[in-house]
Amino acid sequence: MPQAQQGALEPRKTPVQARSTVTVEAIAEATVQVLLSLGTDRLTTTKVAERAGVSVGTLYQYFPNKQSLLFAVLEDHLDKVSAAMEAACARACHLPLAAMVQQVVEAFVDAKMQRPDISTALYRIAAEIGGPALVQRTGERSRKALAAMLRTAPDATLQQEDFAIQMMFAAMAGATRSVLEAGVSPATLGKLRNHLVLLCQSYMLAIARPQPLRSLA
Amino acid sequence: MPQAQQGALEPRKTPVQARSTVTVEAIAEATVQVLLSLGTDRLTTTKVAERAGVSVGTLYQYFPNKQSLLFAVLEDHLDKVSAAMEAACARACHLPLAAMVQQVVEAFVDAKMQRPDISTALYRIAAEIGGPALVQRTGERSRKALAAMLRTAPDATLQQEDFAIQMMFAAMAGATRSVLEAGVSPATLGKLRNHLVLLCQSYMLAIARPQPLRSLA
Amino acid sequence: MPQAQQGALEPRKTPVQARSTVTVEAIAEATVQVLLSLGTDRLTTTKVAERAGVSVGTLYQYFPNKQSLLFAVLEDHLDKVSAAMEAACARACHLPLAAMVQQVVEAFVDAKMQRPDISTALYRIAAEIGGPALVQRTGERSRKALAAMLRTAPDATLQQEDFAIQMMFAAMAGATRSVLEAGVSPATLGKLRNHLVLLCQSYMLAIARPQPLRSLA
Amino acid sequence: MPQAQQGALEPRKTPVQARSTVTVEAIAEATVQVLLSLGTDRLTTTKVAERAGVSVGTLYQYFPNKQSLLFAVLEDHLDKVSAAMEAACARACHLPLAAMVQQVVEAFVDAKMQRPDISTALYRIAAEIGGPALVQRTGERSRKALAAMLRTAPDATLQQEDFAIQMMFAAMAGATRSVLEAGVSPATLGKLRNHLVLLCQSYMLAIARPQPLRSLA
DNA sequence: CATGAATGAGGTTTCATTCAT
DNA sequence: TATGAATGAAACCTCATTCAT
Repeated sequence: MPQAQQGALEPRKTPVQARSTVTVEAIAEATVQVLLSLGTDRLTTTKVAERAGVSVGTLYQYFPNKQSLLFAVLEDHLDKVSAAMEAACARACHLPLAAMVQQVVEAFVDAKMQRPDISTALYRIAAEIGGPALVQRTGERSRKALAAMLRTAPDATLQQEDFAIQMMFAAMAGATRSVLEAGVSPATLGKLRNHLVLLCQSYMLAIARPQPLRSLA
Repeated sequence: MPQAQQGALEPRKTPVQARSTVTVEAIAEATVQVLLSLGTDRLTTTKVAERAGVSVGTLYQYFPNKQSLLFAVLEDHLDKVSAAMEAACARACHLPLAAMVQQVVEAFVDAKMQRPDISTALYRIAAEIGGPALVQRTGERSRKALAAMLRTAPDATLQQEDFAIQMMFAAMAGATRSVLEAGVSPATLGKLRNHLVLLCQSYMLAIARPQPLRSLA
Repeated sequence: MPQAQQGALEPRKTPVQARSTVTVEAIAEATVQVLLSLGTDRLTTTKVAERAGVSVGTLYQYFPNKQSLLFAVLEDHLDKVSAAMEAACARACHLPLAAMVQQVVEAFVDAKMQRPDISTALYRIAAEIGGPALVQRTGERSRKALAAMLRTAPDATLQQEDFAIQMMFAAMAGATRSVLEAGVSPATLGKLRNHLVLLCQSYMLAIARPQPLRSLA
Repeated sequence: MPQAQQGALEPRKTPVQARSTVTVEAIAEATVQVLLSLGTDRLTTTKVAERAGVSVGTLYQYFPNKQSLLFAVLEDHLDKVSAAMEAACARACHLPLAAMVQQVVEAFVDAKMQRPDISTALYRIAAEIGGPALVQRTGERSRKALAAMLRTAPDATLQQEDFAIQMMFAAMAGATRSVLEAGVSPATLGKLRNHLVLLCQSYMLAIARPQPLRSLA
């Protein structure tokens, strides 16, 4: 993707007809497939189009450039995860802190594991193009939902709330990523879920109650 | 980097002479510079050579291909981090668990922050060139050192030790990455350090003592 | 326009209905607009159709290919200029030579300046799509009219008539083009008219009367 | 050449070694060849490189893009013509006006006819890219030289000098172009030279002596 | 050993044209 | 008849890598 970098990232044409929608989805799915089977640098627009069963020209009618294609796939995935997080936050309002955290962490892990292949594939491209920026931006949604939920906790008040949330989110995402990149076995997956819940709960409770755990203040 | 992928990753010639070492280091440093200023896809061997003040030909005398160049830089960085972790683990043996964790986490964060530019640059390439594999492999060193250290803790015994360590390591690395990619301010950095210590301590203590924190067992 | 070149240049369908005529004219006008705003190489059939308010398909119903579209616009313009020249020639018959030349030159300049935008736009495409050939062919009409007129001049007989006419025509067209491409200001325009008249008159009179002006015969 | 338009037009690398110079000249010559045999729109960088006996990569080492290639050839040609004009102007200083004009016009025609193929080929591209602008800019050189020369004429003073010179230049260039595009025969060529001299002389003398030739003042 | 000109496969993207609706 | 989605050949240009000097 040597030449892109500054191009528009927005889809060129919003598909309104049923046929078009199918085409766009086929292209997005093909992108993930190619990403997984060949890796980021060997992904070419031609190969994606082939795999999607359309011509390159068609691909370029919906995506102005290669970058926007990757971007769209990434955005879609992040949106789904964000939505799952928001739903979990809404459900968990007014529960005790530990229960809240459990709901949210499990929702996150489950959303990621819905399509572990996509998750893995996207880690490969997230670093490029608008990657980190988009991740930040989408993460913001989740963090807002988390904050709103946490303020309804009956049993605890957080200190340095904003940063703590960012921290928990980063730890959750980072740990999940690490496990996914190592290659998931269904067994590991269950453990990840449980431990991640534990990890986030401990951290949140530690923050909530100002009990100094650190030996060196 | 569409053509590499299968090439030898080992440096073509081990630099024994002083001159060569200087050259190799200049190339490695130039790689980081170019990575930071231009990004992954606009990094070319010619640009790296130019920035290093040598010709492309010379670059290819020390690195068999572009991939090996990136690989070497990544490996070097990971080695430094691993070494810092091992040293911290050695230093912290026999301390109470909380102190251990603090030592180790701070060592990790400090090692990463020694050259935040390199850390950031490398996140960009880690996904390519066998990145995750190398990260796993290098991480193994750290995890072994962690395990050895943790077994000397006077005040606690870990359950599911292996997985717990992997978990903590992943959370630590993931959170740090997240913060670095968001763009570090010195202020945030201090907070990151403190909170990461807290997060890892809470988790470890939770694992160590079989106190059920989870609301739904 | 790499693929055309050999295609039929005639409009695919002669517009007899009022609607069609309107459409064809809209397309022709749009062609000029796009030519002016985007330049030759960024003119695409799709853009022309868009600007004309029709679909590409419709455009292709009236013009068999891109070349014929440009060709038609060019031909139309040249026809208008030729017609203006012929009219002027008819009007100026039997006048003195200087007056003849004045009529004709002014008619030419005025015809060109009727739509300076079109003139300018067409210079850009004339070189492609059989341009020069068409220009020659259309010019022939003007040259014939000029010859017929000149033979009615009461006060002079031309030597090497054919070539002289070609010369005058070329000088007239060339000078006008040069001024148009430099960007016309209304002030310059007036000067151009006057000087061009003078230039052509002097030349014609010099040819007509065998007074040797050249120092080296 | 759909994508260029804004790119740098300067050669990418100035050839210093003998070998490189040969290469650059071969590419320039090949450009003219291809331009003549295939026309503007079927000229591709690949074909030029092939004809020059080098690879596309090599071509792009000396010319940053297709446009700059065409630009360079055009500029080179215009420079040669300008130089010939300047030399003629220098030679003709202090001669009578008619002799001056003869010298200059013949120098121009001869310069153009040195390589009529190049002249013809370039008319095809002059309209694109920086064409008209470059022509203006280079023409400026000639016009300055003409002005300096004309002021040394012992037998005449010009009125509206600047515009008159532009006019003569435009007529000269335009007429030559017209003849070249019609296809030159050696016979026509001689006639063109003589008539163009006559045309320019008559015009200049008409300007110089305020004798009103126009019937309608 | 170092240099950097040359190579050329291959990637991205455009756009004239068609044809099912 | 009009539409505009789809096509795919082909253009431009890059850049990892080599090798003669």
